[in-house]
This record gives sequence, C-alpha cells and structure tokens, in this order.
Amino acid sequence: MLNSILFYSLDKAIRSYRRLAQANIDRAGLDITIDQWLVLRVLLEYDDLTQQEIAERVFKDQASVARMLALLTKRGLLSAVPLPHDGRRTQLRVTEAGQQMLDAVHPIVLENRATALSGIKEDELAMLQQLLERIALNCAPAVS
Amino acid sequence: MLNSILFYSLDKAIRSYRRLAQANIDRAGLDITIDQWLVLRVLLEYDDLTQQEIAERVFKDQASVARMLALLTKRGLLSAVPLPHDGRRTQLRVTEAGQQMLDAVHPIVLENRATALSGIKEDELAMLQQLLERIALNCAPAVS
DNA sequence: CCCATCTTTATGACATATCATAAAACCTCA
DNA sequence: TGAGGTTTTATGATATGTCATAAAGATGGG
Repeated sequence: MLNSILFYSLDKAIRSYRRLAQANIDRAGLDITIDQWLVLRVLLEYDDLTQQEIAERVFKDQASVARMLALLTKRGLLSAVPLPHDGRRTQLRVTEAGQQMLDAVHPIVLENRATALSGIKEDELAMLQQLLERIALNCAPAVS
Repeated sequence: MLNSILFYSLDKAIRSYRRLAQANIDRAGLDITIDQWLVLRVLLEYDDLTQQEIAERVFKDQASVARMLALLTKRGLLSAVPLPHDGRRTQLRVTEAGQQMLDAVHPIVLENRATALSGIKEDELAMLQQLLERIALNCAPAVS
C-alpha cells in the first residue's frame, strides 16, 4: 500500500517545493530558473569543470547542462572564455550580473527552505536525508 | 547544512527512481513512459474525469495531461468517446491494447519499487511518507 | 606524423513542466 | 433568450529531461 504511494509523495514533495521556489523567485522579479541558479552556484565555486562534471554535481545530464549554460551566457550571467590548452572547452566565469543574481536569490532560497521544512525536527531531517540517499543508491545503475 | 542538501537529495532520489523505472520499462520493450502509465492507470478507474481532475490526481497540470492524453490516444491505448451532455468533453476509456500495456507494466513497477526500497523498514517507510507529505503541505499555496 | 580512439560540446527528437491564452461549450441571471 | 461569466480543452512559448548522435578537438601508439 504505502509502497505504492511513496513515490507519488516523493514526486509531489519535490514538485511542490520547486513550484514554491520558482514562484518566490518570480515574485521578486528575478529572471532566472531554479535549475539555472543551481548551475550558476556551482560555477561560482569551480570555473574549470567540463559539462559532464557540472552535470554530475547537479544531478542532471550533459545535454541539459549545455542548454542551461547557453541560456546563462545569453542572459549575461556567465561568460565563456576559451581555454588555451583545450580547444573544445571554455572557462565559465560568473559575471558581475551573475554574482548580483546569486546574491539576490540567496535569501529567497533560505526562506523557501525554511518554509518547506517548517515543523520538521533536526533528527527527522537527518533520517529523511538518509532514507532519500538510500533510495537513490538502490536505484543507481550497477557500476560493473 | 543538511538543510541545503536535502532538496538536492530529494530531487536525486525521485530522479534516480524515474530513470530506473523507465529503463526497466524500455528494456521490456514496452513503448510507454512512466507518466503516461500513471495517467492510464487513473483512467482505468475513472473514465469521466476532466483533464483538471486527472491532473490533480497525478499531481501534474492540465496542459501536461492534455498532451499525454493526445499521445495515449494516438498510440491506441486510450479511446475518446464524446460525452452527450457536454460537447467539450469526452469519455476516456482504456482500450484493449491499453489494458494489455497496463498488465505488462505492472510487474515491472512492483519490481522497481522493491528495488528502490530494499533495505528500508516498514516504520522507516511510514516516517518517510509522513515527512514527504509534510513538506508538500508546507509548500502548498495558501487556499485563502 | 598519422590514424584510431576517446573526450567534449552541440544539437535533433521527443516527452514533460509551466504559464498564458484562445476557442468553444456551458450556465446563470436579468 | 441573450449577454456575461465560467469551465473545459487545446496550443504556443520557453525550459528541462533523456537518449542518441554529429562534429571537432585531444591523445596515444605505431
């Protein structure tokens, strides 16, 4: 029984959160998606990752990342400087505008998280986290 | 800290499950997506729902449901019979082929769930379920 | 140096998510 | 009954998810 609705609840929880998060970002007049925000945040820390490495960090795939990078660049939040030692790649630097966007979104994200998790205790959160990681691990393809 | 990675884990868990589920459906040679399967399952039980009602049951939106219904119909898994009392709507009936598809997918879904949840105890599952519902509720827009 | 192979990026094709809106049918009330 | 508001469906636009593949650069062995 529970078995059959658990994944529905899982889907519903993350999707509810995403809707809330995007709505609050939109309401603040910020023109960025939460996925783009996530990628931008990673790039602030590391500017010499391949698309595949970025994808692994944000648990997306390379094709999605490629399109998000193109959009972020188009919107001036990211700049792509050719890397001298590899003609295929570029150094992805968060621009000034990108930095301002990250700064503006940050408090909203904190608030979203607080809203979503209100009334949930620390130890419950830890358990939730652990169970979610267990599920992801159970579903991961065998490395062989 | 935990706060900041919880939603990442949530996203990762559901996405890992979806990848596993779709991969196993594909491997069985069945030409259907898990989202379409979910909708088809709902329609087996209720054949007189509006798209909005279907959307609420599967936690999607009406536009997505409309497109999935069109695809399911195109693939012959669903038939749309005009409803006499309302010219806008149709009665959505799962066809014979649709029924066979549901029958074929069912054991795969059971197996997927078992794989994803292996090693997780009943009471942990119950707690997980409860926490996920709490999060969804916390994120739900105020009804006003 | 050249070829085969690997890596990296870009993109096509299709499905879904989301918001917005158009079009048609319905329904209510004056 | 007819006008105005509501419900229902369809669809456009844009972003992402996924798989597959093309194209270009890198790399290593001969």
